[in-house]
Amino acid sequence: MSETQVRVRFAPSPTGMLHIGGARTALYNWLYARHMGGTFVLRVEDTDEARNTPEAREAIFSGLRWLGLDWDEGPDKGGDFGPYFQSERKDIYAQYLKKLEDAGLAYEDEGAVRFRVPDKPITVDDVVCGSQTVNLAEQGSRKWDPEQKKEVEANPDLVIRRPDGTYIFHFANVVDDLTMGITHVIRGEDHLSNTPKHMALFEAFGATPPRFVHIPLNLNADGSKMSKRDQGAAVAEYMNGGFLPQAVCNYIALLGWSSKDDQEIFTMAELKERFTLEGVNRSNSRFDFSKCVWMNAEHLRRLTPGGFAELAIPYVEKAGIQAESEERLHDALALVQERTQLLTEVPEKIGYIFSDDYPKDEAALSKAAGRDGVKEAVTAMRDFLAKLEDAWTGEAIHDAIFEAASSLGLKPGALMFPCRAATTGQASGAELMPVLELMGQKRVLQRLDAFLATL
RNA sequence: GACCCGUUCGUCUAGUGGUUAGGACACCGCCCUUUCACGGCGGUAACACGGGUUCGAGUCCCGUACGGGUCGCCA
Repeated sequence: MSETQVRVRFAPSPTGMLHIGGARTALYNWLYARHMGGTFVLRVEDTDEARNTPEAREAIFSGLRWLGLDWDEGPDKGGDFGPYFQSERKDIYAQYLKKLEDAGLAYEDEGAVRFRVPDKPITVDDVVCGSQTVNLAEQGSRKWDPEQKKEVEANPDLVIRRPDGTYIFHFANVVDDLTMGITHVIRGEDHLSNTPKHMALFEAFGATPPRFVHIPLNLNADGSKMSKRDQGAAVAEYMNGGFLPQAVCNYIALLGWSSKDDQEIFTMAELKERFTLEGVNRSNSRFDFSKCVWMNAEHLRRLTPGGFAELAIPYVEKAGIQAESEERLHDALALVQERTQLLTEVPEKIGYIFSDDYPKDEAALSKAAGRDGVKEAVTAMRDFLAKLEDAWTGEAIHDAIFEAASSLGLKPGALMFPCRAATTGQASGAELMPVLELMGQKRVLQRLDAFLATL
């Protein structure tokens, strides 16, 4: 097996936060590399010095790390094909520019340098989109002027270096892919129409181009182009919004790729194992935030209780919730794990157990207060619970409530809603008996009394 | 405007000439349950349109419409 090793890359430009679309492109590259036992390269395309910021660079790195997309070569990691910042590769670009000049394929134009585009059909055979043929010289001889709303004469030859000596994306990109030995260029479909230019450049260097794999774009729920301000656009939103990275990867993997069977929940390991280029779609998809949230809940449920607690505790601490003991906190978290969609919901779901400062749903309280015989029912419940003294266990609480109900000739169910509303301030929540047990007798009686006082 | 890509339930998708067009999210109903959730069962809901080819078309071809992309000394 001397198949050429797969080498793919993610090449972000550090001009803003990591976008979910960029994250998906990175994910597909990473998955393909891992699936094929290849190499995933991270290259930072920072040729536009005016727009680059260190914050943006860090945001991209941290976003990728959070998602679990580790790179084999790249900035801060090194590798045999560095440097991995385009800003540090100027000598290489100069060298490749010279090759073009020596071959008579580059010329100066008002201080810039242009690449002489070939006047012949170029065929791109895209792995996803199929093949298409264009003639760059012909097509580029006219361009659309959005102001005049008409086509005007144009120089089809590509500018590859600006008068200030910096290089244009198309050129740097191709030289890097060539010198870094990239075998598959997996990128957004917005680059499909640029690909013939890139092919022409590869050819000018006498090189075999990599395989091109253009993946469909992700749009907003309404079909518009996703931009920075849209819900779900920034990876940071997920990092801070109670999402699990594996859930986000799972969701975005499915936006444009399918395993071809009915499985929807995948671990990262399964994704690596199952991901193939053949499974990539041709059509754009819309981002469905609610399905993403659902998927997060699915991954949350699959966590061990300990794993869930570990991830939830930072949110609990941040909300200032103090549990009497770690054990009790773990017990409380175990109660809410299966009903949590986002980790950010955890504090509000357990807050009333440990603190008297918790939100109250007035509608639920007045609904409970308005029930027939509620006063007698809650009073009876209160008295039976008060008798428990030291025997404050789930079982004893259960028995006390059932006894209270039968003493009034009621079904236990009739007591549950008023009890929940009175003690938690909510209409719904985790299983009530264990909640009462964790809350402690004192707190439960206090709240029942406070509720009775309002009747 | 030119060129390129695309179009199956509201959304994500399966489907590669013969299917009651399948699954998932969302939504609705029922069941389970002390409530909610989970789970289970069921329901509403799709082949953009028009022509071909074919015994037969969601699947192949052409056109139209719609959506997206490219046409930068941005990436």
